[in-house]
Amino acid sequence: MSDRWAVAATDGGGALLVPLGRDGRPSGDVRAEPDLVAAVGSRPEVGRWVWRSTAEIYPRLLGAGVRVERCYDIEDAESLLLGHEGRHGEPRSAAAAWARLHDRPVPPDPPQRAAEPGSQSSLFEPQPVPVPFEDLLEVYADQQRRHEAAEHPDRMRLLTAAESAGMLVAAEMNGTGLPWRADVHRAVLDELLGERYAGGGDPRRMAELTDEISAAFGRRVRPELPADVIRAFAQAGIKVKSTRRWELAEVDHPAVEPLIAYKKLYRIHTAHGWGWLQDWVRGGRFRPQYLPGGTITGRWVTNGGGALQIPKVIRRAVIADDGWRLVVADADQMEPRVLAAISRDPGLMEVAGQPGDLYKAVSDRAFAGDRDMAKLAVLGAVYGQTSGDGLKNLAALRRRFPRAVAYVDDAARAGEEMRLVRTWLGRTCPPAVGSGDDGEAGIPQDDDRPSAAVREGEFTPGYASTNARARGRFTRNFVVQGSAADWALLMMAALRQSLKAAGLRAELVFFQHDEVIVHCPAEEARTVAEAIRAAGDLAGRIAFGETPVRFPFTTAVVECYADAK
DNA sequence: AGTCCTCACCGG
DNA sequence: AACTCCGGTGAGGACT
Repeated sequence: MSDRWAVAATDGGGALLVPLGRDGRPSGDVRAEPDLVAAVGSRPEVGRWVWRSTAEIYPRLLGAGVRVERCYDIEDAESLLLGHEGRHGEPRSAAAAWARLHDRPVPPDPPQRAAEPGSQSSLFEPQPVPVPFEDLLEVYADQQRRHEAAEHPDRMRLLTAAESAGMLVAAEMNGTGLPWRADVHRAVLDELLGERYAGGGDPRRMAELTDEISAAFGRRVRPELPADVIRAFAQAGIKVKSTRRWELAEVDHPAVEPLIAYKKLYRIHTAHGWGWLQDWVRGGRFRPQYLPGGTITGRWVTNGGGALQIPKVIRRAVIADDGWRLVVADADQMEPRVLAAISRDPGLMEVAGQPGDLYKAVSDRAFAGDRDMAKLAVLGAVYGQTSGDGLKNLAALRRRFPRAVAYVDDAARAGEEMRLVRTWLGRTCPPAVGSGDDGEAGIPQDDDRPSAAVREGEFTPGYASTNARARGRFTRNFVVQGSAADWALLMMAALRQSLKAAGLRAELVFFQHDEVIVHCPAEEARTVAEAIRAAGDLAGRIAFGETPVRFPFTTAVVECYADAK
């Protein structure tokens, strides 16, 4: 009996299946069965299902009430392995992987489809490039070999397994949905924005603010158009470079206050207003389409719905069902803790192994008890702050925590020199490639055009180019944020397993970088909170091995999300 | 009509 | 005091 099976869907709802041996190759005959759901559902003893794409197959199983224990997503693994091998741009489909194995022409990946609001299908799935089952099995076996060639094979196996688990979590959360009270949301909108007029246009409160702004300028101004606002200020004799809130706040003019108020409402109106509610909330649930590993650092994104940017005021609409609760858990200072674990800086590990406020402990050691300064210094080190007080604080940080600062400095230098940079588990940041517009989004490129800073005369001769330094900031942050995403992925996988093993009715309903929400009957809340704490600990041990660093959570048991903080 | 870009905000 | 790192979102406007 094998505990690992490969499966592929066939036309008409059927399936091809085969047990796999330890070497990743089939250990029995391929069998064809007429019903995919029955084929998987009748084999609960299978420990891990190997398939081309979770997005393709798992929503169908979930729809029929079949959950699986673990899986291995071949195309997701292909993407991670290609990255690790420094081949980020190559097509990641299983068909492409097979073609590369056989020196055949490699088919390009299809473009991704746009999100369909409220869709029950979990992950947005590009049109698959068809691949025969035998070819798929060959690709899988070869991927096992490629794991062995990784810089740290054990970590690389952990990474692909964890992200596959993330795919399961994402699909299941999409099926479950985040409890969302449309009536409460509408009440919030009415209260903040005012009623809508039958004829369309801005709601009442926004229209009133537009009138106030126009009165202050003495002419009609459209506050949602930055160019119009800048013009209006210029006519009033005030030069502003932009209409960003922090810049306007410095200006002494009667239009400033209503302008800032308008911006806040405009944002809610356009991004989380009545239209959003109409599009994204069905049957009391909000179903964002999560995509694990959707960013270069491994953080998740959602495709539509803006689930990772829900404004605080709108969180009032997230309310548990009757008799149920939301367990909202936030990892405490995840980034400096992760930096301690990956750099093995003795001082920072000691600080991150103590209970209590990490920034306070850092400030006691290096900043004479000034917590704000300590926090700024730590974040500056992680974000690559290059000016102001940050530099002075960074020097103090370097004296007390030399290995931690050296770790991010090394990552920055590697980025500037176009070398590959990896997270702890082996997710790899691409070096900037090419010179046109075909590079990875977010990676500063070297190109022939001078950057804005260069044109403005800020270029520093004798030092790395502006773009190289931008890459350095990127990779400096990448090793910390990405390793934090590694940890979070393992934490979610562990939590999913333990909730299931405990036989609870609790369900994971939300995940946002360092925060998780579980929806559960009130009487399960204490057990769930403990499960979250244990999952964080376990993830720390699995990811980083023996380390004194702890990963505690701040946990709240609430009926309404807005009450969690 | 569709695509791409900028702006400014939201969240971590 | 300044707006550093990672993203998504819509509106408006310039362009093809």
